[in-house]
Amino acid sequence: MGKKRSYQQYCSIARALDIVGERWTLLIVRDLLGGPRRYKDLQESLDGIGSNLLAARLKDLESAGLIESIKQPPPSSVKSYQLTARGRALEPTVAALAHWGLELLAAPRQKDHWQPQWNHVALKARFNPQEAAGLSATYAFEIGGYPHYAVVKDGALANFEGTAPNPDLLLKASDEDFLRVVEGELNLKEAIQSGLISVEGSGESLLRMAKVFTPKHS
Amino acid sequence: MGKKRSYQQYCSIARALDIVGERWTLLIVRDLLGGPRRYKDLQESLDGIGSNLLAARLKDLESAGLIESIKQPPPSSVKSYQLTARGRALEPTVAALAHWGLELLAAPRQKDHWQPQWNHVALKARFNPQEAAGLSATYAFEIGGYPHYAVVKDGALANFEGTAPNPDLLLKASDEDFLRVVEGELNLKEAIQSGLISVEGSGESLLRMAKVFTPKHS
DNA sequence: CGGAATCCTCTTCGATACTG
DNA sequence: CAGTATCGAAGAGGATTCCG
Repeated sequence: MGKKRSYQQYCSIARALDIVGERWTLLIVRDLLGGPRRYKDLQESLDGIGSNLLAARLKDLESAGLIESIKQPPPSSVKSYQLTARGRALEPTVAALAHWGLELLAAPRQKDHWQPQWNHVALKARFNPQEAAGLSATYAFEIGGYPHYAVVKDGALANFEGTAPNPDLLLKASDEDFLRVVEGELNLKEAIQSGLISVEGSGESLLRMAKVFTPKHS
Repeated sequence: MGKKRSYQQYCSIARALDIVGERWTLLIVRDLLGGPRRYKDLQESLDGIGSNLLAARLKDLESAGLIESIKQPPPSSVKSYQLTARGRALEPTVAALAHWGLELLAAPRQKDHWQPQWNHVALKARFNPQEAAGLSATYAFEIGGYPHYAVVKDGALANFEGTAPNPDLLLKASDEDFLRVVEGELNLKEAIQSGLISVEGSGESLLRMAKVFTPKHS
């Protein structure tokens, strides 16, 4: 942890990569963009990361000022990690990367790991500002038992964990069924008609949502 | 090169990082965003990269469809690498990263390597669209003998190598003096008055350029 | 001479086991 | 649950050599 490898270049990209360019680091940031996470949460989400690596990365990120650890007061008293403002400032970078990577999802997922929390970045990456122009709406999801929602307003998108107050749409599905729709293996309409995916809200809202989360040039 | 390590996550960020997340890769992309480069050019710019690594990265990038190698017809007959459309699509990601990394440049550069071509990404990262609103201008540079220019139009910025046709401003400096100004160690006005940096163009243009390339929140 | 492949050493990664 | 410790495997760095 102490002595770090550096590109030794006077360039903002190189210096940025000196901090977030190591293996797993940006994926940790991705997870923390969804909110505070415990060590265990990260370890589960980042399937295959060595425990020593996760600890080292967290230490590095903390000393670089991107994250901080917080303890809830007793009796809950759990330790969590969360992004600092500096860490959250990586959101545009992560979003840009996610957008670039979208078409790589066309390749079959096979045995790839997946977490419902990642739907946050997926929504961000797929968000189409043109389609969202002039729209104010709240789209709620409950994928694999994980409730979260997206608020579209003023052409921008904000995501939240938990149950939405007054959603225009609420979509419930299992991990597997949801992914099959995302992959294109299963048609959304059919999935709804066959009851695999449940939807509360108008058909109009559903249609609009589909458009809002259809990325441009793709 | 053949068998690759993968995060095995069904997430566009993870899949993107499977391709561009390895050491040096995004720096190669940074260099190629400036235009086609030869093996030797990259090797010089990416100070410290192993010859085997550079070759391996280029091969991986090529098979991933991000770059292609081109040969000029004889007699020049040199082999160069250039980005494909898919590779150029990384520009927003690289720009976002560069923008995030800007404030890391505050740390002294010490013995850090530097190449005048990197001014392209620096300009992109520092570009302030608000200040550029309604402006049409061409700003030319010749840093360390490397001529390049930035065209601001319709609130957007485009960079080019070579000599600008009708620049509103032409700024010439050595690597070292230019960096001292960028670092803040040397004041631009003083550098001009003392003749270290030469400027052709109106003082008005100079002022406007300074504003256009002053990043927001910084 | 530029564009790599080879070799060797060193660091980092990955996986598991272990501890406060 | 939150990390350390450990160790074989893979990757990085640097020099040298090979090929055209």
